[in-house]
Amino acid sequence: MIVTRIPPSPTGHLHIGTVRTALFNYLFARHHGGKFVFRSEDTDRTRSTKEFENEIISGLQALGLNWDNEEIIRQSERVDIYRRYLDEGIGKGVFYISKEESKQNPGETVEVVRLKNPNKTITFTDLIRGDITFDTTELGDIVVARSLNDALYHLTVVVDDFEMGVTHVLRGEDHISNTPRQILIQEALGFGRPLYAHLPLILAPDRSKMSKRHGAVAVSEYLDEGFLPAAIINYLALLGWNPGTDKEIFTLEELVKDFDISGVHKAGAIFDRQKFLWFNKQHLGSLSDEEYLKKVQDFLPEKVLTLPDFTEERLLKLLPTIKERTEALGEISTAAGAGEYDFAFKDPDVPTAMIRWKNDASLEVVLPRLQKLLELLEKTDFSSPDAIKNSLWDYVLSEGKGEVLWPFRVALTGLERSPDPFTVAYIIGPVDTKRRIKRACVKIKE
RNA sequence: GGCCCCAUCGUCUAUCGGUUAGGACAUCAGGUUUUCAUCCUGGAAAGCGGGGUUCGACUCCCCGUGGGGUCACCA
Repeated sequence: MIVTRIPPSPTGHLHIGTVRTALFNYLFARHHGGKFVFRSEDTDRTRSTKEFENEIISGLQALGLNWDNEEIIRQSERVDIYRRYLDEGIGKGVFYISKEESKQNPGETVEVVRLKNPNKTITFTDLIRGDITFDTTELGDIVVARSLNDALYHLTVVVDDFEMGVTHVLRGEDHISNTPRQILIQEALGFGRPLYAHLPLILAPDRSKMSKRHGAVAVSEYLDEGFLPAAIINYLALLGWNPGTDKEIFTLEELVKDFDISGVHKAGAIFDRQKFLWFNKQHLGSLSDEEYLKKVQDFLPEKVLTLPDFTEERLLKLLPTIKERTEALGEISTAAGAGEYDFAFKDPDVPTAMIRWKNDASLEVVLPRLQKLLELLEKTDFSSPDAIKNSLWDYVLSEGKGEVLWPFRVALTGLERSPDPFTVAYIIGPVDTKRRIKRACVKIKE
């Protein structure tokens, strides 16, 4: 049975790279019907916090990457276990206690535990890169514990993976050089060796490892910006993995079904926000109206909600318009905040000069056209933008599209750029449509 | 610097010895119902260099070059 794991260290926010590693471990385990385990690597008491651990746990769960262990495994709660292996190793002579000056607290003498390095060549097979060989001589006698009750990373990882029956270690490429050290410890303790697969790194635009200085790396930041969990999962999966087909939009379930480690790349991949946004828009597009409405409501600023003609019915009608203009939900806050959607909920303040179509010689020629529209609108079916268009279209064509449509649209929105007048008329309904046109007419006469 | 990993359009990638080197994002041009957005159509855009191996290399090997990772009593 295949067992994979995600062992984050709760010393920072949930990093996008952690999610990618978790995702691949999850996909690999699920695809093969195996187990996926979560483990909190909080041996560094000074840097680890409960808050970060909670954020990482809830973040991973929010993305749908659920693990099989019911209780959270914490290394801080396993000191007795590490102690046992430390004693055992010392007993066998593969570890030894070394009295030396503390590097943590200079001046103080401590008894650290070191591994007796056999100084050999180690070759391990990486599922993605093939055989990798290291000469461990240069590693020296690795410190495996600060003291018998204070085991360090390499020891805890090896012991935990062994105890948890981890069969496959999929982790970032930055761990390649840690592998020979961990193998040395495994061999010293007589453990078997799991299979390794080192994933390509997620890179910043300058091709270096993605980090805070390159912008957002915390998943929470992307969630706050209005990226959907499904889009995050989808984009991250395709950064460094390819299904072998042209298919790009995947749900987590589909990824589980199609995932194959042989499709994982060797080279690092640059995180491209543009493409990420595109993925997000695709997933946004597959949301139902009800789901999308809920999301929109989360991002709409208060000042829009309190506009005089605001109703949920109108918001519902405005949804398709918002949808086609939004890649990340946060843009809704920005756009709505800038008044781009005010036309749906309040009469606009129309700048008189804007009403004139660029091809028209004067403002006055617009007046009869708007009056004609008013007349046609009396017997117009407002049940859809298309219905409105159909009832006006003959007239529009006879008079000239821009000649009618531009003033029509400006009368309804007061905006240089906006959705088309049929859509706007549909959203605001017959009463407001006619009122706004009349108001424009009044302005022209002034 | 030592050690290790990597190398196809600007970016993500397909190709697993024989292709007009394909797709997607971005970009450019044109089109659709006026503006914006959407959508549609089309275009431009790539095998790091040098040696081999082979009838034939983007593909296999070697050497360069370039990029990256890592060198803790952090994980």
